[in-house]
Amino acid sequence: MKRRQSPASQIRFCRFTEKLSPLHHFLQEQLHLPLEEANALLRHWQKPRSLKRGEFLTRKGQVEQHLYYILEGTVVIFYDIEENEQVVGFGYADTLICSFPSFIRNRPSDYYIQALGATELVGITHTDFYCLLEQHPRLESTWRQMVEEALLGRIEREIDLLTVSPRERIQRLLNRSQHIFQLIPHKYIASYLRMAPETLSRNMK
Amino acid sequence: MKRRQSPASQIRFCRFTEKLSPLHHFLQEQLHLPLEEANALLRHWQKPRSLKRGEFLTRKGQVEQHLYYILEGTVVIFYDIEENEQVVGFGYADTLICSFPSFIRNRPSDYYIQALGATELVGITHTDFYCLLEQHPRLESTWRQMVEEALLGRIEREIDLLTVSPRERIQRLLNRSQHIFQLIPHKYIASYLRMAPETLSRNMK
DNA sequence: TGTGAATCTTGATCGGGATCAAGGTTTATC
DNA sequence: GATAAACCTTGATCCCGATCAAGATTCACA
Repeated sequence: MKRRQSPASQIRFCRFTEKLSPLHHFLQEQLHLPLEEANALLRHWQKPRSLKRGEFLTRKGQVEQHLYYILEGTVVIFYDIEENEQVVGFGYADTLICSFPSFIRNRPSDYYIQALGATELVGITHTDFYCLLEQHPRLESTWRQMVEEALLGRIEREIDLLTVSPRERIQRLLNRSQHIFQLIPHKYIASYLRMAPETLSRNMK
Repeated sequence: MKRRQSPASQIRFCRFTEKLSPLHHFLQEQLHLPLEEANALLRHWQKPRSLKRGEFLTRKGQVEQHLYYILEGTVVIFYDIEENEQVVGFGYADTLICSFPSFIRNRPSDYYIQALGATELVGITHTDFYCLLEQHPRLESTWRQMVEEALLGRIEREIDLLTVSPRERIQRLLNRSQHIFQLIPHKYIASYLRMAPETLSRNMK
């Protein structure tokens, strides 16, 4: 109400909701969330957050307070194991991202999430999100289906990792997500595929 | 109703419900399912199925029609990749098991599930189960939490598989599930850990 | 409980991917 | 657009885990 009286705030408000329109589209078209639930969710999404290249969205030890939707840019998810970084995933525009184990369990994260370029995202807090789940059965149902899909994705990923030959591991990823080879520096992809950057390079032709 | 008239059927009925008592306990204590939902579920669980050592519960190509609860015995889950078998998991007494991707998506399974010894299980059909989810929000909520946990387990497993040294992969599994080293022939565990049986043997002392 | 099959162990050899190193190319930032 | 930094490629070497083989042990089932 009050913000409507100030032209400046109104502009902010408009720009904010305008930026959320991809998210609105995502909730309705990708997740098939009914309009009522989509709107309920949208009201709790917080204003955009910007990251420069190299900045961290989440660090090991932090409790993941948000579920993020990426408006623009790419991020990498990794953990460190004996001085090395092991990449476990990527995020790019029009996808949801967070340190899921930390977000789901509300415990400190083992993962880092780092921007690979200028990145813009919006987030909803753990508290808000799980409250909404309780209030909206259809949202709970949709989230359950999303987690089911995530589980199936992890099972697919397990087969990728169990494939012995590096060449085949590359091929499987190419078949499934060719676009990330254009989006993301190959050294991160190599780590993700459990191989040295040199091995990826030698097997890409 | 009718079965009550026959003493023989009544005995069968009694033995059946008696066998389900571990499942009842599992639903209430492990899954924290309220009594009403636990009972609703129990009514749809089908009579015990027995497998001999080596028999298949599920084969590649079959659509997984059931979610199973293991009363007794152990099973191994694997898929075949170029004439080889790759183990991806195990099931043992007092756990739920099935080819999850097939069960969730209602599509042909990529996995085999095979009994490693005499095994007894009960199952609920995909149709019954997902109907119940729609009817009981608290069941949906519990299932959502279970799938969340399964997802977290898969993420943990991913770190296991990404660990470079075979010795450490063994150690991680020992820390988490020492009991399976007593339950299950080591050649299956070796496959599960992405290494040759000889490598497992050489690194167990 | 006896008998064959399955499993586990130990040894020897081999190969593929990691590592180290150096040069060339692309990309970020001012 | 200049400059440095990050990234990719190619070559040479090495090491660890796979593979093959044979013997010992345990286990399944009659």
